Amino acid sequence: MENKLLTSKVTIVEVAKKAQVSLGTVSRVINNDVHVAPETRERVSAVMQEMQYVANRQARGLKGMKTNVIGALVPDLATSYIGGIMHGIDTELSLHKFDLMLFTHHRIAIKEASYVADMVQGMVDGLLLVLPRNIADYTDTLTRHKFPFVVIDHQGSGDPCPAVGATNWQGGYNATEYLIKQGHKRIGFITGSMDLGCSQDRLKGYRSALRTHHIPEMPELVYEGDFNQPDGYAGASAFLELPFPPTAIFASNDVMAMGVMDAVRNRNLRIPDDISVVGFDNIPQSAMINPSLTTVQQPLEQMGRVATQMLLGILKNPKKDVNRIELPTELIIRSSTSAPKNGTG
Amino acid sequence: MENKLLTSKVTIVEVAKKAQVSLGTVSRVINNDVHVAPETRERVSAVMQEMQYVANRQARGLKGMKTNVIGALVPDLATSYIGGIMHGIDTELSLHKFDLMLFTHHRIAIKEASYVADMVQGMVDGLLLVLPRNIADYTDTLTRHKFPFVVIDHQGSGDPCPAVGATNWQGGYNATEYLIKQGHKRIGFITGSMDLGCSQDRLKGYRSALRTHHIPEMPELVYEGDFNQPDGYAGASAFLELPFPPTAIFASNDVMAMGVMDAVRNRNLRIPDDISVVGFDNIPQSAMINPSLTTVQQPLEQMGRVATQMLLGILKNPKKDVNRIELPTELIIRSSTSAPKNGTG
DNA sequence: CTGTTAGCGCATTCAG
DNA sequence: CTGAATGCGCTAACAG
Repeated sequence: MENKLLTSKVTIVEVAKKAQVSLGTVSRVINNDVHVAPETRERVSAVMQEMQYVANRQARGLKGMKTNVIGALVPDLATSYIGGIMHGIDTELSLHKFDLMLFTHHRIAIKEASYVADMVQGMVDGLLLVLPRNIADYTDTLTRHKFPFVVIDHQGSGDPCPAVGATNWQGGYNATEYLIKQGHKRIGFITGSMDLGCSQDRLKGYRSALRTHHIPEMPELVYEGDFNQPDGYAGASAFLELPFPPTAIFASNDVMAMGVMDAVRNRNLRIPDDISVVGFDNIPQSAMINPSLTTVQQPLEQMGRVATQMLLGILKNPKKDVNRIELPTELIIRSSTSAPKNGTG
Repeated sequence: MENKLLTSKVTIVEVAKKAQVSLGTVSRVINNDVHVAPETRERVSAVMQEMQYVANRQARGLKGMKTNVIGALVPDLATSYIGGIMHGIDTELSLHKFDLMLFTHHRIAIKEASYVADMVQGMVDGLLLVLPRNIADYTDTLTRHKFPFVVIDHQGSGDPCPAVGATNWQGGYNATEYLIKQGHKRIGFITGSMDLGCSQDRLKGYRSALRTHHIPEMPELVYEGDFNQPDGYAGASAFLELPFPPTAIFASNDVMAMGVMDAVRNRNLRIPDDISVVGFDNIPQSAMINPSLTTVQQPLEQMGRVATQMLLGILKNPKKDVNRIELPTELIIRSSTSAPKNGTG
């Protein structure tokens, strides 16, 4: 009653009537059933076209069919980091005529463990978990309910599950090693949120590189950040207060690296002459700022695409259990890094 | 058959059975119908809780009810511009327990005029059109189908329809006037995509300010861009080739302003001493770059929120036809602008 | 106040 | 190859 405003619906029945067939037949041509005379199929198709018939997805979903919608659970939408991943997801989805339903963490992380699966009841065929924080909450329920899902960018510390991530460890290692090879010996590191696997891995990569090159790790040269610009600023400021400040600072993401740059400049130090700065992510802005930022590129869009492909694959063939895929990161060398020019290094 | 993997469904019937009532009663407590004995309601609620019952939205939707999902049609997801708007939408939506379905232009802009309405058939209660290009295509059909929608950031040149935008004209005017008052007389302007209402309005604002202050408009000082960084670079380069180059450049968005800055620097000119630069949007990076960018802030998140509120309002009360709302832009003065220091101005 | 019933639009047997 | 009948889970109208 209240929805006189819904689009005037042309149902399978009306098509059937107009095409002089039963609704069963119409259903068959819709679903490309073989058992339809070519001539009949032709006629029905024509009528569907003419009447602008569109299948009602609710009804179809009710029958336990696929909805052709997949859900994505993301932390937020404000960062270009998520944007990159989403773009990949969207691209791949549209290739396969799937639609996207978006959920943000803040709404559901409340406490209900099984809420995800429930909420998603019949609404979506599968779920893409982007950068989940308390991953076990979801994966347990999801696995138990046998609900198809793929995790993006989270190194599961729990049970193995379908996931795609990036080689964060390698990225951290490579960037650090690059700095070392440039001649840096005191390298400050600003972490991301340590509850995220990727943050931990980047830190581990940093440490490994140090170890490999026989550089002792200084606790005062590791600052715990939270991926936000102020953390970068604060971390760099702390480093620069040190009796022996680092000659290079490696921030766990580009946004924090921007904060680092600010802090460095505010002390009238030059980049890279006095301090080299490295970021992580390769967000578009890192190429645009001055000096342009040396950083570790994450294949964000590709991660989105690959994860989507995996999920679609699982949907098609639930038995074949795929596992974790790691996409390579790549060190992008720009102009925020150089050999240390002052003797302190 | 293929979906043994769907979450094990506990239906209204099972709850009814366990609670020793009819399914009708269960439906009533779900929908907060008054005609239920408190004691009964209690018991049924308990059982629902215990069984982790969750309403099947498909079935509910089938009955022509609200789905509690609204759709957003966006051009893409990669820009922080869209991110800002989406954030507002999402925030407001979650306040009202609505979910979000996301569609991107590229998938549907193809050609089918009524595809939007059709696709959306029963899937969503309403539609948010973010920055639509060929707006008439949608609004016509949508209006004809009486499908609730709100347009975000598009000054309709066609029929009036519910919309929220920003005061682009005013923003263009204010920024230009600010430059004029700083002493600039030759001000280059780089437009956005001219098929977008906001781009046209910004240009008009620029022109009006010029006219108000009796500065003749030079055709060679208006460069048509497309909101991408290379356009800013190209536009600025063109300006700087001029016999009498401008002393200030106003780009229709921040991203192009970054391009402008690059071009200026590449000619060894200083910002703002030689050339002042102004952008539009106030994306996060504009505060982070060096020099920080003077720009016109758009209330992106608020636009998302207000539009969502409007849509939800329309959903509740279809008759009251709301109209266009314009949210104010604001000039943010930073360090990329100053009075012209060279005599050429 | 509560139980019963009729569809919503569609896929899917089962008969022809 | 096609038509008729059944039910997915739920709401709403109708009887008690």
